[in-house]
Amino acid sequence: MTSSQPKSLPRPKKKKPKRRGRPHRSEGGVKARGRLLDAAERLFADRGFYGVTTRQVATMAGADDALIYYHFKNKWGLFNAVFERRARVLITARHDSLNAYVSSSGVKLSAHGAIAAFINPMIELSQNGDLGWKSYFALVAQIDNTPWGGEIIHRVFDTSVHELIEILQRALPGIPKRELYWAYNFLAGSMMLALSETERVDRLSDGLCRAKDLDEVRTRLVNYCAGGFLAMVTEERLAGRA
Amino acid sequence: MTSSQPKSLPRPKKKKPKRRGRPHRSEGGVKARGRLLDAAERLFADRGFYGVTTRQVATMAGADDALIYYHFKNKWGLFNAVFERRARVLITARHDSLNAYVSSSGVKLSAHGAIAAFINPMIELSQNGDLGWKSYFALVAQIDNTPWGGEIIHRVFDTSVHELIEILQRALPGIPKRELYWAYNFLAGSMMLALSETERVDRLSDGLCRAKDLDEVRTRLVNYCAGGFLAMVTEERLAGRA
DNA sequence: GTCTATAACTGGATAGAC
DNA sequence: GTCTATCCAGTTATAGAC
Repeated sequence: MTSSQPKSLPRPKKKKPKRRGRPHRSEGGVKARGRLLDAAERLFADRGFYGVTTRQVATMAGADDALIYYHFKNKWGLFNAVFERRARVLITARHDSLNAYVSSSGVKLSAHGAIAAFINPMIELSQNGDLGWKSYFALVAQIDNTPWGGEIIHRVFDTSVHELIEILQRALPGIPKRELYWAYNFLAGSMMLALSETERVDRLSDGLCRAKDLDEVRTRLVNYCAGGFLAMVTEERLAGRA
Repeated sequence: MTSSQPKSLPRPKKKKPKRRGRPHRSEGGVKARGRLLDAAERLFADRGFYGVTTRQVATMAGADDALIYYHFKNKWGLFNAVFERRARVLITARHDSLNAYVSSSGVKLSAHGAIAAFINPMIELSQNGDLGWKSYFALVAQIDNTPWGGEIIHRVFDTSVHELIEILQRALPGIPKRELYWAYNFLAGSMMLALSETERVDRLSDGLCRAKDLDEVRTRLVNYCAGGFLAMVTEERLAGRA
């Protein structure tokens, strides 16, 4: 719009030679593309999409800025790539865990068992997977509480959630599906806050609880959520009696 | 660092006269400061701190950019002012609600009642307060799931949460305090996701549930959370028996 | 208290050499 | 696939007129 300036000025001066060092071909066998994803994952988890610049990502990755645009087209492309990279692994792990639970328990399914089978793979990945998983969960938690995040969460995770809902419906046959969706939504809020390992609970409890102790979290979270689901069954039975 | 360029170029050209119109003295009786807070609240809720520019805030407020720096010192000052403005009201409403519950129910306190007294004021404000409350809750939900948000949430809300914990401890005398902190943390995750009115559950349930229907949310959320707390009591009793 | 103007710098993105 | 050099719109923030 305000393009009233001369297009081609005759280059004012010589620039300084910038950084001189070995070209970061591949570092520890990992290529620039992977390093960029790792760096972006960490930074996006810390400060969100808008709080991170492509230059910060490139710097942390020890790669050149321009490589982001070569590999991922633009900043959103990078973000989506980060988001989807681990989703496959997580969804597969969940699917296997739910299947194993169903076939092991035969006909007598419980809400507690189904919820444990759904949540445990995430805890497991956070505890025993590479460190990137912690950033990843923090990122998902952050995006999940965003008005614009619904789109990408829906696209990536909802089919996986429906597997849980199916099993819960068999475990709690009296309860309408919409009650299960509501309860799942509450579960999702608790689960993502717990997995993000925000140290809210540490400060609140003055150190009595430590958010990073996932062994403490696992049993409590599953118990709490199962109790929540069962409370909705009770409520449904009471309402149905009227 | 790269300040090797000439310091004072001789101003290239005349600038265009920008916007010409009535000076937005006060609009509907509200002064610029308040309009800036309202606009910032909405925009920060939509896109987070880094996703919003001071210019966007000023434009939406119909005020001048420079007023932000006059009234709030800088962008973070604006953010904190937004965050703290409604906190007083909310904390007072909660305090009154909890007190009313305790004095009305005499000695027989219940987890269900305490949780309802804690959550209801927020639902009430979201339904019957001015529209800014919806933005505000969406903003708090977003900040709560952020690594850097713990600081401000702690400063603003934790004393209020301790009031709830006190009552819960009287309602559930058998349960150690740290279990209450864990359970509250799960409650907080569900509550903030519900109040942010993200339409996650709408898509997941294909329209069966509507996040914006807070009448549906209120009873279910309270039931669910109360069920979760009671499940932790049960678990505690079982563990104590070993 | 509000507006104009501008300083000083950073943002995402691209062209083209190697 | 990777790096250099650059574009330029847009960023926070300030000085000073009104």
